Amino acid sequence: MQQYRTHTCGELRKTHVGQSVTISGWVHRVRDHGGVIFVDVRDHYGVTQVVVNPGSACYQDSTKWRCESVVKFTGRVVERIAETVNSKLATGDIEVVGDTLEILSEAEVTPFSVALDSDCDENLRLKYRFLDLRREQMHANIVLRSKVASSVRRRMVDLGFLEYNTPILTCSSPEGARDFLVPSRLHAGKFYALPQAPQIFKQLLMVSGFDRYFQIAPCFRDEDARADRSPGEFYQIDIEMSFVTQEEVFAVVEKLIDGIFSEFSTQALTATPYPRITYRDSMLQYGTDKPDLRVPLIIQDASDIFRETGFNAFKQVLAKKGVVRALAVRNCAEQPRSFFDGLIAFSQEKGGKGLAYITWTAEGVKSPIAKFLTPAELDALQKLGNMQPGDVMFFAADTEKVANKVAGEVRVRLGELLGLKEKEGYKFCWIVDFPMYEWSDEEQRWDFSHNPFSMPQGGMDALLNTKPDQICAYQYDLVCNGIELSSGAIRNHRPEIMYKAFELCGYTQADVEKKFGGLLNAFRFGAPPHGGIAPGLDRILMLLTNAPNIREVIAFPLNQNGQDLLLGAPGEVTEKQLRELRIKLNLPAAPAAGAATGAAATAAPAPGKPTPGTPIS
RNA sequence: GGGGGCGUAGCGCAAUUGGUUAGAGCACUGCCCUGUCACGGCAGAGGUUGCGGGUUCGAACCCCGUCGCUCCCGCCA
Repeated sequence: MQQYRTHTCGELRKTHVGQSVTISGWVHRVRDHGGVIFVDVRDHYGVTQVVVNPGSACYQDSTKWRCESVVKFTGRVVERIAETVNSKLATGDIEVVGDTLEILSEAEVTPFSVALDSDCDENLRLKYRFLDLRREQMHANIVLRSKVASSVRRRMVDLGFLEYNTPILTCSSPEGARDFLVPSRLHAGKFYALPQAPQIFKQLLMVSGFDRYFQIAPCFRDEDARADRSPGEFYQIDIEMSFVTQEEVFAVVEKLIDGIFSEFSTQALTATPYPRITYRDSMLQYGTDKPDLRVPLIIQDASDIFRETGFNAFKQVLAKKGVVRALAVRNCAEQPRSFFDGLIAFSQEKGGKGLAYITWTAEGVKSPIAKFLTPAELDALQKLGNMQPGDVMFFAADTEKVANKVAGEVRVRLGELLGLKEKEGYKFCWIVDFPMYEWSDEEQRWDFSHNPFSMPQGGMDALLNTKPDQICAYQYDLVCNGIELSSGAIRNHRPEIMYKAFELCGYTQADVEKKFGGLLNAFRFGAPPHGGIAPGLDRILMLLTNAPNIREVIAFPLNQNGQDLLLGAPGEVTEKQLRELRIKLNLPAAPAAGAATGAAATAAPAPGKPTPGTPIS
């Protein structure tokens, strides 16, 4: 016999009328009418109304109830009369007439309301995450996360993949993000690192002959947080496949992603196969490598039109090898002056110098810059954007990098302001043909623009005979609604091509050996061509729940400063623990205890003389 | 490390833009109420306006510093 419940709080229906039941849960709300009292009892499954009548055994305890206390009621299920049915509640056709009550756990007054799903300070929510997670939206997010993870596993297995575990304690990786380090006790002075991703291990699994790998893998990176970037740790649906081309990876991911989004969303989806957009086209047409295709506007290059221009602002930009990007927008001429001023301010916020624009009207063109332009230039612009009366063309002129960014940001902004952006739906695309290298002004050498493990398109021949900036990699991103969902590559499994690829960035064979010796050694004993990808689970959930930030889909996230406010991580450790690890702390001197704040200036160390023990920051 | 925004009761907010004793709602405490479902009504308690300094006859409001939060840049192969 069940001690705590015969039914859950989401279970009872008309069919149960007449039964004696026991339910347990949290006190969600209480409506005390002086005589009859209504108590909403909530658990994971739902809410059920319990009616407490004067004279019943449970009535006398009623003054002790408080929201979020855990209670157990026994009672009888009765049908509600038509006037009192609550259609907002799944159990609203019935109610439980309370007989006995047991308070299983008394709650203190909560710092915020669980029943009322209203905003409150996020750090307060994180400190009391167990309360926050009781709330409807958060509870649903975490349930969805579990269902999506299960579905991913089922779908991957159906696609012929097996899930493998890879180490959490591994070694520091020479490239990429900052590592989290774990000191070794057995090897004093040496450190493990938490994996930024199981990259090398999944490649080793391919070399080990396992063919199709996946893992819902935790990844650890010690980098600053963003709204869509969890500090510290996040999860990837890590995938690797042997004997495949890029298109075969795409086919698997499209099946997975289309399946997941179809299963968990009713919104419109991009039909598979998703559009492939080259990196070069994306940078030109959308100003970014993660385009939001919900906005129908396309950026065009207008540099050639202004080669001989007398308009100084553009002339100077082009003379310095900059570019002029144009954005043609229909039916925008009627917008008030403040609309255009706002856009100019917006573009300046994003790093632009300004934002020129030309309006086409029935009487001709109207623009602050029209007087600097020749009829031939205006004519060419009209043709470029097929400009009709009522249309406006915006210009971003700057270095290619800045012009792309500004035009890209203005493109999305215009889409939102003019209501052109689709309100619903998921727009997927592949960004392909990423450049293998980019010139680093800082270091005065070529650098990998993405993953050094990627296979250059054209292989060794390309490395030997093509200018580095012309070489593309088999490197690809999956993008949805302007969010980078996933990044992957066909890997470079040939040691000699690996050496050559690194050589272009100034690394010797010995350097490569030192950095990636483990992987390279494996490649010497028969490595299959292989490639993979790693969709971000947290970001998929953000899209499915329309969450404003990534912490909304993680049960116990660190806050933006990388702290766990519930348990207090990171925390101090004992002297004994440090001694065992042979670690001596070297912290900046704490301010003298009890020092009057007013005397701080005199107590501070003389400028230019760092306090001994201050770490170099 | 840098920039923007924010900081008022336990919570989410207001305070006519520098003017008397900083307000109402939810929550809390007490009382009333027998069909509510965000129940309702009466009363009460609850504040160093993040902290420190300054300007002023007068500061929640203006200035400087500082701390915290948040979004962004850097960073994230």
